[in-house]
Amino acid sequence: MSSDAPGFELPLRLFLAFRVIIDEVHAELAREGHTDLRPMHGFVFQAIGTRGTTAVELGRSLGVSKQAAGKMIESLERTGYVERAADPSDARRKIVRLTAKGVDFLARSARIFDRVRDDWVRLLGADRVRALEQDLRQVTPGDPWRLDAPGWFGSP
Amino acid sequence: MSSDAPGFELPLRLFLAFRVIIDEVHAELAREGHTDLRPMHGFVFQAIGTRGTTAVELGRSLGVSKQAAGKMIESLERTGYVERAADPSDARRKIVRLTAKGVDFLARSARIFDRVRDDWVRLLGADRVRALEQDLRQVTPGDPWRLDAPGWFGSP
DNA sequence: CTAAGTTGGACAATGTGGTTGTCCATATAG
DNA sequence: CTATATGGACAACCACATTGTCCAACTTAG
Repeated sequence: MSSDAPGFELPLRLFLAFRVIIDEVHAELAREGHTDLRPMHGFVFQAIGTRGTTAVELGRSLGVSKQAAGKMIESLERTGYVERAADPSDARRKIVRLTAKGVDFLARSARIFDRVRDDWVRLLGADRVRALEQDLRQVTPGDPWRLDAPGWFGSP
Repeated sequence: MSSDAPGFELPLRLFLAFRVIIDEVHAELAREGHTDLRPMHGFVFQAIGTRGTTAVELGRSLGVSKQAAGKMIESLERTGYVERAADPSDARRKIVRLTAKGVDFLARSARIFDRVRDDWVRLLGADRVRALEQDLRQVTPGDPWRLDAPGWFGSP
């Protein structure tokens, strides 16, 4: 009843495949001029989206504390990818919005993600990639966000 | 020429699927008594293996600095999962070997990994899982090790 | 055999990114 | 109006990785 492949190969390959994509996107983004961001930022930007967000909200959708989200926003503000503005309808909230530079990054990364997927289609065939996505959707939670990636490695 | 699914969904799902497996294994391991280890340790133990290793070697295979590997070993030693012994043939080297507790952990985690894979087989079908593995093998580097997982998130 | 270079390991300093806790101002419910 | 909840900032702290340095022990050249 056991498996042909050892069970630990699957998660390993999943992670490696993830890395391959992210590294590729990250490298290409660097080539296109966005050198001051780290691999994960592509997702952070996707999470911020073009409509803007707040620190608390971003923290929630990323699965980290609002403080951590705040720090990330601060750093992105320093590098000019986002800007904060007061919310006219709620004096407590500060809306975080992508700058032109941020939008450019988001657009480029989206395009590169698509391009990498096309590479996979060329390599594996469109049906296999579609099947892959479908299978993965079945075993992962519906809500694609919430990477919950924070302190994920390390000892007690 | 573009895709049905947005390109960023694929890496997202890959990562989520990875997390689902790791979280499941981690939770089950905790249920079985190994509460003092973190999610990634399953892989670390696989990398140490039953034959033992050294700090430098472990660092290499995990893709982190030897110091980082050393610290991890130190912490695993403190929690009783590994032990260090002098290498009789080279007085510089200290061989890191799993203790009985470490071997137990490794065996259990291997078993649970298999069990989770079986769950997937039940859910998706054996052929799909095999296809999944095969496809992933094709897009990932041959050497399964080298997670290179260290400081992977964060800002400049 | 010795001198030069390489390798394994330890120690220290540092940086980043996350956490919790606290506090304040503003909104919202009763 | 008062009580509670929420968004955000600030501070202290912690875990984990990094680089740099140093030393002891092995290896190779001469």
